[in-house]
Amino acid sequence: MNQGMLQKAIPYYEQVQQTIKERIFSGIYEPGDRLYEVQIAREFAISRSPVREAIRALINEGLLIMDDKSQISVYEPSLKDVYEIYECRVSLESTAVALVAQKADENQILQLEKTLSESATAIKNGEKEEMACLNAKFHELIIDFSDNMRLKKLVNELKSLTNYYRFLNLEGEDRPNVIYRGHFEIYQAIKERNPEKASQKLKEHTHDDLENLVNLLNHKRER
Amino acid sequence: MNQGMLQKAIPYYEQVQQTIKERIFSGIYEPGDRLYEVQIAREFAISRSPVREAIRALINEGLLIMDDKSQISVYEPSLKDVYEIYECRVSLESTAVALVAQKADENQILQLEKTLSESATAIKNGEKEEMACLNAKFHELIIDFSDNMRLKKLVNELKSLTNYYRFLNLEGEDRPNVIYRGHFEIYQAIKERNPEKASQKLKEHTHDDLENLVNLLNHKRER
DNA sequence: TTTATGTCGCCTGTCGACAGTCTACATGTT
DNA sequence: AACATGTAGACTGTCGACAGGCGACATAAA
Repeated sequence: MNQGMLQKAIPYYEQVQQTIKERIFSGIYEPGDRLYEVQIAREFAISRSPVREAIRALINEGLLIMDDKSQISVYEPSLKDVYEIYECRVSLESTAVALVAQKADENQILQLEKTLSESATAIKNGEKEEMACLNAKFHELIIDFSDNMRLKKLVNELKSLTNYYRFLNLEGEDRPNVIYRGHFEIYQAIKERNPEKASQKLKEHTHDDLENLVNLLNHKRER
Repeated sequence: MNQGMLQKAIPYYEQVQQTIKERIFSGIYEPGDRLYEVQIAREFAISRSPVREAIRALINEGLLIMDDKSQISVYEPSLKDVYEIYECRVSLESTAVALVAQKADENQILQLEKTLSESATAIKNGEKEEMACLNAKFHELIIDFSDNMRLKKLVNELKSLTNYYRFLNLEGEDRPNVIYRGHFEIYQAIKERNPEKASQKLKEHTHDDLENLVNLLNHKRER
């Protein structure tokens, strides 16, 4: 590997950014937790500059927020935020799927099919981890095939903001099958080269997800 | 004003970020121009830290880009980029206008109407500056009325990326009237409370804009 | 003239330091 | 006890300094 080329050293600020992001996703840092430049700098035994830079980048991504007193904490989406984020995601993803229905090649459609059938297997075997992974892959493939880098970046950023709730997606009434059917309908519409239908099905499917999530959140709050 | 409250001093990094952004929009910095931390720091007689922070923020917004050698330059969208950006914008704005058609109140619809009629006057009087301003306001009102902060932020960022070409929007065959008609149709659909139609009309309208822009860019390139 | 090597200056990544602000706690006052 | 004042510590915003990488130019070698 590397073809004789040397890699540029990964600067601290990038490594720190990545690490903090992983900690947020993995739950080491939870929504609302405060973060301190000095503390993180001490932990990694580096100066504040690269840490500060990493934090600023994550603020711009929306994963961290800064209040009016410059205090940094992990983003905790309000219910309104969740709705807003989903609205944006549905908008962009439905556009993506319409594009895919127009211009996907046979190979790409096969990849979608393969992911779907693997999903079916995972459901049969009750493999939760695998199911979540394959569902995510289905969405990712669609975004990839839309061949719009900017759209991909936007969707990924939006997704990362509700990442904290991703476990909940498979919780709820018969979710695995509901999700599978949703994806299958989308796949069919793509195969039929019907952009409007694909778009519509994706909207319905994502709307299911949102409704399920909000239900679970309300339940949680009541308890 | 200020209700006896003091404003927090605006930190350098924010002022610099704003200033650089304005310089990009106003053409003082042109696409492709290289920027240097030290040079800007010297100019404002401050240290590199806040300048660096401002630059990083603008990189995250997409207005500046950093190559593999950490060289900073003003973003210069390729044709492919322009298409990608427009696809994202159409997606989000059409979602916004659908939302507006559903939930705008009478007052908001009146504001749209007022902007439109002012547009008509500006066209009659041939006031180019005013026309551009009112057209922008029409779009902005729609985004505002959609009541989705995140969507608003995303659209604004996308717009800023093609800001360099904004002058061109009024150039071309009978553009002022074409634009006005497009906006009017969108307004009608909103007033009819017809989200699908509003969404569709906005897509057509923005597609006109894109086509016009691409035509002009190709013309320019040929010359 | 062309190619290789050395040197210089510019620019970014990182560091440690200082100043100003805010919080929390402590001390003093009524 | 309630309130005002003082003080210490913790953080952020900013600064100036250094080192390492890269390109440009110059000089030496072929």
